[in-house]
Amino acid sequence: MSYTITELSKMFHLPASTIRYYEKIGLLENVEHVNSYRRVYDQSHIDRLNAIECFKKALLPLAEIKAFFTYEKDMVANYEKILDMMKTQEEKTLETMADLEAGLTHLQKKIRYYSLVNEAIKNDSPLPNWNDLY
Amino acid sequence: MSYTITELSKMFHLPASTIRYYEKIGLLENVEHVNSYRRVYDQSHIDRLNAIECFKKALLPLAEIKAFFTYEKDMVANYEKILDMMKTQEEKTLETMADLEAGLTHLQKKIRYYSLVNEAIKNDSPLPNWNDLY
DNA sequence: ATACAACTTGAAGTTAACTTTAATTCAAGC
DNA sequence: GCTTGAATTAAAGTTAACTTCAAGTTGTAT
Repeated sequence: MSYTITELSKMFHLPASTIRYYEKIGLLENVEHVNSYRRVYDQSHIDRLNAIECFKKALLPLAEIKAFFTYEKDMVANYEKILDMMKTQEEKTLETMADLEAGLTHLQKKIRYYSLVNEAIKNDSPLPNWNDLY
Repeated sequence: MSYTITELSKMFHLPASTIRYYEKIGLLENVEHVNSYRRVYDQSHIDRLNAIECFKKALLPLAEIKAFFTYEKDMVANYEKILDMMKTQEEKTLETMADLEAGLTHLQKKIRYYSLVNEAIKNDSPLPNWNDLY
């Protein structure tokens, strides 16, 4: 089965320009151009894009993702590098998650405070004091 | 108590240039320059920087953080906008956390797989098959 | 045969959040 | 008075990941 760039674009909610860009920087490889013109994709590109999306969610920079695909071509020679990369990234992701959680807590405190401000104003009662709450 | 830019820089692990930059874009306000030269900071700036760090952890763009501080100056007039902003951001943060978790799972699968590859190579046994695992 | 929509290209532009640079300014120690 | 060193400025540069643009190509419908 083969696909056009528009089909991939819809499948992955990525603008066509981004898909071309990924090819340009070497993230997508072996893209045939039918009649040496329009791009044609196959299952391998879908798999690749799925992998890219996963790594992007884990916040890997595109350059790292590209490196991974390169290493993966010779797994036996590079499994240590890959393992290293993944473990480093795992730690970074965990750190980011911890930061996000701290940030979320801060946001939720603000939300609670300003909800009370809201109520106070509607009831014409005195404004709450941040320091009384936290 | 008053502080130099170098002291703040150390306190917050931020380069002095970043602290100057925050002032330039209006995130830090009312910074006195002693003898109209060197910057002098006080507790209010430390509080402000702490707040900035919290919001940054929640991934608020600096422009939003600045807007928050502006709104906060007239809480009674702006509590609705603030509440709105915080709730929107809370959702975004939760989404990002979900993405991160998905990404983390993907990473951990890769780590598991390449650990098995590692073992297989060390034991001269056949390489594991990704599809057998997942 | 022509118009049209979808696709192509390389190059330049965009955005956020900084960072770097080069030239200048004080204040303090010798 | 002179040197040194930490701070200052405005402006330009950086990075990642795209996006936009202008000009050109192709297959299909009229």
